[in-house]
Amino acid sequence: MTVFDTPTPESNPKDAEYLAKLQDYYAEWKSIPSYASLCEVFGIASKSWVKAILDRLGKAGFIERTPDGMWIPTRQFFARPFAESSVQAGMPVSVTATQGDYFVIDEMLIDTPSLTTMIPVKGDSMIDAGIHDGDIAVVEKRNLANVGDIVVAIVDNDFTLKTLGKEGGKFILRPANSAYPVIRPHGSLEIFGVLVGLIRKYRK
Amino acid sequence: MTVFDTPTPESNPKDAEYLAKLQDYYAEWKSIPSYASLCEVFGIASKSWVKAILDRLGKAGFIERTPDGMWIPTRQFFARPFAESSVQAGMPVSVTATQGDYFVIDEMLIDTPSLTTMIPVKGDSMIDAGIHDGDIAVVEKRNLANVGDIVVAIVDNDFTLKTLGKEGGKFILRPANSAYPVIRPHGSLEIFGVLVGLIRKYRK
DNA sequence: TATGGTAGAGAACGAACGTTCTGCTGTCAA
DNA sequence: TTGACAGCAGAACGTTCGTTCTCTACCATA
Repeated sequence: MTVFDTPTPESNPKDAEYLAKLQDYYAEWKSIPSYASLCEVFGIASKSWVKAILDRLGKAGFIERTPDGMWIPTRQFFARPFAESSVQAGMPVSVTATQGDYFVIDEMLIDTPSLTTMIPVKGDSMIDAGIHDGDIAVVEKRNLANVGDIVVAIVDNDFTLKTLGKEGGKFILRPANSAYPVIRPHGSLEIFGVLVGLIRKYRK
Repeated sequence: MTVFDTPTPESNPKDAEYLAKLQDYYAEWKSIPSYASLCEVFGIASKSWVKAILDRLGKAGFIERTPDGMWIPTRQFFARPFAESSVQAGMPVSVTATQGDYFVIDEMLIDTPSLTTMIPVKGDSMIDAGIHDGDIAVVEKRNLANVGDIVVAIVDNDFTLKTLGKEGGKFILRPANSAYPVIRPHGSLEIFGVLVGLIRKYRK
């Protein structure tokens, strides 16, 4: 069953091993070191062979070079594979074995680092929207939002996470939990940002 | 209101500017280049001054050096700030203005890249656990799990996401939706991995 | 007017780096 | 049994890198 295999350079099992070592190194150090250091990482003694390996990994699309010759990782380098028809959170169904798209972790967050902030959620007023206490809300800072968006609004100088709604020409903030009341701001409504993502960590 | 400001080297506004440039560069190239290249990035002409800047950023904890002298980013380099008492997904409460912990995006995923995979969730059998159709399950591949863990199990050669339970000495798979039946595997239960994280993207 | 700190410029130098080239194994098919 | 190729080792070399050191321009303060 190879559905979940990490993408590898085709037709070269050794290179896949070197790629894994490079990925693990990068995960720890967040950079690609010199050929001399890579000799240790790969467990070989020859700088020229390191270069040959990196050239092949480059050709396979896992790394590339900056204009001044430095090796840097590509999106494919960070990819984690998808099973196309995925986990069925219902009754089990067949999983097709073709690899689909890749999901790149930094896609969501690193794109606009200066506009993105992360905020831990407290309370359960949005629980019916699948947003739990302790979840991390990924928020893009901007003051425009559409009705139906989940927004971080500033109400009475405090932050709150709610769905933006409209009622009789006025904006309102709707919780996703019937135990909580709808917020009807007196005066104008200040939007801090819009929810663009959600992250949850389960204790290991 | 400065609750959400990006962390900066204290007492040096210029360094904060250089840090931002370095962060933007890193976001694009995923590496820290040579001093000569950093001259262009920073817009200055002197390598020695670049070194002085990096030394200060290093002292401030945003970058550090590998054993062989290479500059690499630290956790703080990637940090997005937190408001300490966070978004209240209930009634708004006061947000204290002190900066708390930082959340680093790749913390959850890049740690053990060779063991981690991401799987899109289909269906709503785990909806009471806040896991929706279309969410991305972050799964650590291993075949040991504890009762109570949410696991990706292989049942009849198919993958399914359920809570691991025990009933009369036998392992069972419990959905988080009363409309779905408990799965009682005949024979042994094969665990593919354990859910360690969840990612949801909202359409922009 | 003198002083001291900040923000850089620029040269010099040895060490490290990437590149290229040649050579050496083991393996496997012809 | 030969030869071809994959998988390295190791030396040589010119370039680039990081480091250190000296010097300068520009404030602000005393």
